[in-house]
Amino acid sequence: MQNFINVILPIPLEKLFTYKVTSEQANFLKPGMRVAVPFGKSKIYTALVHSSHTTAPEVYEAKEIHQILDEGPIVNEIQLLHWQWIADYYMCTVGEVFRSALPSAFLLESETLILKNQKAEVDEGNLKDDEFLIFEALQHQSILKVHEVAAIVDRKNVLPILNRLIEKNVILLKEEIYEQYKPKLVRYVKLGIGYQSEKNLEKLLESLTRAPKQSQIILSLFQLQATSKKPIKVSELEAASSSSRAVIKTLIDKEILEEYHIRRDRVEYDGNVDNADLKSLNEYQEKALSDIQEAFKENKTTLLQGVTSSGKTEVYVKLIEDCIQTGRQALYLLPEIALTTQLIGRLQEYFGEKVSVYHSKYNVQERVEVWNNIVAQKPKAQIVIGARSSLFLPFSNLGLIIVDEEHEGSFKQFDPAPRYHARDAAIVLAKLHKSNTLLGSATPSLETFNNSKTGKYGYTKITRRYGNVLMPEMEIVDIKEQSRKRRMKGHFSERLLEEITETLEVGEQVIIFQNRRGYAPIVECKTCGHSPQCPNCDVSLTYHQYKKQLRCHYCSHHIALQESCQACGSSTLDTKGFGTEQVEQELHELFPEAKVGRMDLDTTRGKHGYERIITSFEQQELDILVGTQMLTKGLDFRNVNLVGIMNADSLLNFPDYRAHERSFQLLTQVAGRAGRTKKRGKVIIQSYNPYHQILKQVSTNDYDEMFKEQLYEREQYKYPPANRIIKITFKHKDYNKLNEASEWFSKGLRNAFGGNVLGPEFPPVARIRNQYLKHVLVKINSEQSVAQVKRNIKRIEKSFNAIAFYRSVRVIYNVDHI
DNA sequence: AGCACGCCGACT
DNA sequence: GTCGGCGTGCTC
Repeated sequence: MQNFINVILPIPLEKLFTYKVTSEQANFLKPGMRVAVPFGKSKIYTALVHSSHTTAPEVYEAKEIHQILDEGPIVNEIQLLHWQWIADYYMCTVGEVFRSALPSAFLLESETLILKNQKAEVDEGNLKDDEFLIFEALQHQSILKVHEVAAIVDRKNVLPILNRLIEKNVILLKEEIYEQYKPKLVRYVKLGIGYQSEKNLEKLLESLTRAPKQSQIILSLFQLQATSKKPIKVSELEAASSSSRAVIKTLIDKEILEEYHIRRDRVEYDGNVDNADLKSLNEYQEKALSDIQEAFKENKTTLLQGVTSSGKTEVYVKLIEDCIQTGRQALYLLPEIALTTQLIGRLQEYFGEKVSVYHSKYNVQERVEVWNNIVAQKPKAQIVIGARSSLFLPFSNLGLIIVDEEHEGSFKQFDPAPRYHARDAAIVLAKLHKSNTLLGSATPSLETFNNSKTGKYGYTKITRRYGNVLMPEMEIVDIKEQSRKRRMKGHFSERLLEEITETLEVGEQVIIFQNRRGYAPIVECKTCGHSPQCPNCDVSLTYHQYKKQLRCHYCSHHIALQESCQACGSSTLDTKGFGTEQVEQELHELFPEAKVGRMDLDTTRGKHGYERIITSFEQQELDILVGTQMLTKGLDFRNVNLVGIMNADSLLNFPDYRAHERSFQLLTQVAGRAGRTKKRGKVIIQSYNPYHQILKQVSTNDYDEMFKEQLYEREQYKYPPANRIIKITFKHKDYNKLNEASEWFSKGLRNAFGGNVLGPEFPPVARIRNQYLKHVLVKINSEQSVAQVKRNIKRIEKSFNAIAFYRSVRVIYNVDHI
């Protein structure tokens, strides 16, 4: 009897693959363990065991696995079910889900190594230039990687050259896989075995009289040992003895000291372990809490709608506490940009080391550790706070999932597949765990609010801000009128300037919101109208002043700023539109005394990117903070009393059915940054269109009205929540081929679904990285079976791919696109 | 998705 | 004539 396993491979192929294993391996392997398997001619992939069986495949010979990578499963059965749901619902393969679910350090791939053939006699004259370069490189460096070879000979495809070298017996190839994850080791020292007794030690110190630094180290080591029983780190000793590593090294070499390593977690909470007491809930929070608990009894997903700074977090904390009391795990999901040190710190105050954090600014090693802690069900992995990908962690008994800022579009993964919505996938995951889900937001998405209206979800709300602080006062300024009367200073209206001046005078802080980074989105020649475009994408280049560059925000192509027009040579260059950089500059000129900071993608790169800016604003080293939507999320600044919105129209006029909903959410959220403590805050919204419905609804904080109006429009035009949508993107570098192929595909769709197919249409940016794009939208009404529609689309794709000419056109599905 | 195989243009 | 481009098909 032969044993086989079916495995999931991290590639976009529908099927599972079968490999042969020995009976010992079969006994050892369980679903959810990783194995390294050969795939194709030379590749080795990390695969995940799905199931094992004894039926030999009929039409091919199964290969043997390369090796087993785990001691036990690192993925559990609930996860496998969840992956399958995601793959089905979001129209991708389980392999793709697998690929994005695991921290990349778990997914090792093989790398081809190039070694020199020691035995062979090489006739150098027999080698071509390229070949000789590689041969020479191997004399200095015994092992080369493929990409290094590519760098040496400066070309992409090096395999033909390597093959020739193999033929000439110059080199050998070796496939090697390696584990990327390395436990973090900390170096410790202790006295060498020979010196542990006091007598020997005295001798030692005597012998070191002529080496003062060395004896100093020995003495420091003693002091450290006396004060604490803990092992002594090399770094500690170095600091305590104020000497250098080199001296310690000498002592180690002399075997007077002995070094050893201890494996240590990178992700450790080194703060105050005493749990802070939970602030007691006010009556509104209490009411919300009991409503939620009531709905949870019926296992209903529940929406908590709480105005900005109403103290939703305290309610979450209470629920999390209840959950972990019962011994189950809790997951707290937040949009990436809301995962600030501020919030994490607050949770750690309550829960101490029971909290693990998981998001994209963590490096691969740290992520593996969080993963392993959860597999091992360590106490410190009881509560996980993280961004959307933390949904994929190996929870085995989740009791609660909180999705905070539920309305945030960034919960939907855009690229690559799986294009899942973390909120919806979380609800499914909760069902699989028979656990509860709480959605929280001040401005719920229409979908969620609708679900709570229809009774599908439970619902509760908090309408008061914590401490009874009033909602900020809103004022809409008509800048069309103002600029007609020439009363604008730069992009600022008189009203906004007045308010800024006043706020600064009383020593309070100001936030200015402009949802566009850079200096200006377009540079234009006044003489000929030419504006520099990106060579790879169909967009104008954005002017970034701080680097004197023109940059493309789609492909990051950049060139230095030109002094004169490239088309006509005149130096009448002008900018159109404005971004955060320009706002910052104008503020510097208008308020030379004030310290102005800027927070956008360009100033927050790196692991501690935003932390720096947030801290300096918090500590009032800055008076004014200019930023993009980054500053709308989860930030709690005590001393901010004025929020200015430079231009609400750019949001409102966004060409997208969600523009109005999103504007309402964004504006309400930014406004919520004002006056979070005692005093009532003030918000100034500048707009060319001051009578816009949405602005009115924002200023009166009338979510219900916005909902009613938007829902009506969505129903009229067959958009969610009444209908579902699937966006299909076609992508190819050949414009004509793309047109023809997308037409063919949509004709097929129209045959199947009639009028509910929109497009194909070019998006506003029709070419990105030299690839043309075209979109088709399929709308699914409530009478249709979603699953059936997806099957039909897949069927059409199959016939599409049967046409050779079309096959190279990429087809990308985006289910529930936002 | 990779990657090999196989067929056509631009250089020595 | 070769080298290297890209279209096509397969991967247990």
